[in-house]
Amino acid sequence: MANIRDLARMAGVSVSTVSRVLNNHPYVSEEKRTAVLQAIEKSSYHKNINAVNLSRGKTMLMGVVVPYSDHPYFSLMIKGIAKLALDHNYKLVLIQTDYREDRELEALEMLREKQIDSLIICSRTCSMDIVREYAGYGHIVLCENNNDEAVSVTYVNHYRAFYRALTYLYQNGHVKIGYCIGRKTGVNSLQRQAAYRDFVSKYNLGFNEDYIIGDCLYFEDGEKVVNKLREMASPPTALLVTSDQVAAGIVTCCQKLDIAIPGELAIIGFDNQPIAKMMDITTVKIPIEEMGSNLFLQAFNGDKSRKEMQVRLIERGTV
Amino acid sequence: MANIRDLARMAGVSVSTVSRVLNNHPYVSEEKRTAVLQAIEKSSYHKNINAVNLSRGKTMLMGVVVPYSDHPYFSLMIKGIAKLALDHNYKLVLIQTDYREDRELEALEMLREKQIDSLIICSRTCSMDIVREYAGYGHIVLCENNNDEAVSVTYVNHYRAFYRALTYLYQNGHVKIGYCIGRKTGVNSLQRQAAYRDFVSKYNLGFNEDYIIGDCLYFEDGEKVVNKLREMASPPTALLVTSDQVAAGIVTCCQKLDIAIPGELAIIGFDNQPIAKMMDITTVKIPIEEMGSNLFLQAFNGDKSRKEMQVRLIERGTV
DNA sequence: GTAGGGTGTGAAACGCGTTCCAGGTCAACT
DNA sequence: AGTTGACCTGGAACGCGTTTCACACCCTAC
Repeated sequence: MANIRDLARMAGVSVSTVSRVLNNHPYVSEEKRTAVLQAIEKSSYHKNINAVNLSRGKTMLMGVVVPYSDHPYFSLMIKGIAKLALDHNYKLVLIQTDYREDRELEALEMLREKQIDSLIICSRTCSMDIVREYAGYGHIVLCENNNDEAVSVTYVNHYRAFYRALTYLYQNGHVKIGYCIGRKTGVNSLQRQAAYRDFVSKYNLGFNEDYIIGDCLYFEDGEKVVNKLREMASPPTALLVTSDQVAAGIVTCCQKLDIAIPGELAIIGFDNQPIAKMMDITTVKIPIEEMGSNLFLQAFNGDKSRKEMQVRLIERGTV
Repeated sequence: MANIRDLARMAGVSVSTVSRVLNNHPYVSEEKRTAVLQAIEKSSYHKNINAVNLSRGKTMLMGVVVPYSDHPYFSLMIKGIAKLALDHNYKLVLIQTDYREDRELEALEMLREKQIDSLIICSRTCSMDIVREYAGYGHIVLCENNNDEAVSVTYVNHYRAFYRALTYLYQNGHVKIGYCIGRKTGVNSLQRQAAYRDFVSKYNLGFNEDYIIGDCLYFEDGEKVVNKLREMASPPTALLVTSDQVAAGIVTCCQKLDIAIPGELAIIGFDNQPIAKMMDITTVKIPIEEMGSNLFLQAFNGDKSRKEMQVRLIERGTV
């Protein structure tokens, strides 16, 4: 494989000149440019990007940390990131963590070792202390409401969104309200929990641990949720479901079991994925793809910033 | 930032010795090893992976080309790839093409420029002539039934699978059978079309272009399909749907419209995703995740191989 | 006429870890 | 005593593109 020095020799010019031609720098005579281009042609030369990376100190790769890449929420976010990445000539390195801290650390290590220029953590597991340690090695951006100065963030106010949805259910006559969530820990989940606690306490509804159902990620988890409800002596009459997929699964399962929606069980989904529209599910719209794009821009630009995305309750037929 | 030469100086040893320590090579005295480790500690040294990549000529990155990363079929495949990648210390670079040839070419360029060691193309758009050109730069593996010697492949026999499913519908009394598919071109789609043509011709069922419905990828596309059927003077009584998501969407939509399944419309999905199980949809099981894992291994090992994955019809309630 | 600016070019340093090769030491074996 | 081999170490080349600096030429401007 020819390298840039071979080209220089072939074209009878210096390495610098070849580099200039390769990178379209000005100040190369037409004559030499042609000679270099011919040499490139003849030797079927191609840059070794690793040498470029080493030399330039950047790789045009951005890391993206997600717990599950096959979850619609995250794949939509990735889509938003990918769209902008393409425009800015960046490639994405996908790091799927399954919420394991060691995987997240690996991603941070990649940042430190300069394999990626910056890192987007769509859902964080490891502590902010650790994240902060790595912030000096490249831009880190998070998808959570976080005031840490070392990172940029794009987030939605999950507390407010949750509280709003709960209030809506209350206004519709529900007093036994539960919710389904992916994992129970994590900044976003804790904010939702706080909203829930504040809400039940404000309206004196009584906090019931059983009404919080975890591990709800996919459509098929809806079945599990319905089964849990059926086992309860006093099941909730309404559910906030933090993913439209799961909401759709619940609705589907209820139809099968002749549980009337919203009569016997009201549902509010989250995200406003197409499935919610199709199944006429009331939902809290989260601009996931747009968030992804914003995450990219923050990682790309590098100046520390905070961006709150607006959510909206979309009233449909499940409440 | 300290580099390996700084370390050598600090520890009073040669660069080679430092390298040996860094890479856990044998034949380093305990004394020097300690000195080096101390130097590493003191300088908070970290490898520049780009130098390693340049030197070693590989990056431990594998490219993964998919048309849509948010489609359940591909995200599951990615999951399968990612699982093995993790075991083998590889990271994945995701290239989402939207079936645009230029994006696929970019991925191939990355291979040529040594940014990735090998490339998995989950769904190909560009010609095999082009792919072949790049095969010399690293292992390329495809997810299609392809005899090209330059690449490895993992595939399912879509012709046989489709034919089998069609026959099953025929045996169940259907003579007006249509199918839904993502894109109409592509090796896999053409194989399915061939099966369809052969099937209708064998049983003299008449080939009806309208019975082939394209652009069916997501749950919500089910609605579009049902609408199309309702516009037909003589709609099919059975549909092969090349994605369980879409099949689920169709079933859901039919329930809404009181179209009896399988009475008025029989459905066979593909993939056997959890949603199919939950909604009791008859489907052709494709071991997608396993395929992903196999794709990884082929890319990793590099010896040209061909692996056919077995599919199985799972009889449920929609036929 | 000379100073200054634009244009064009090459040498050399820089980014940095890996690995081959030569050479040295010391104990074990013939 | 001499050879063999395991163990240990360092020098230097290698992978390769980028970029800075110095320099040279030519033309315009004062």
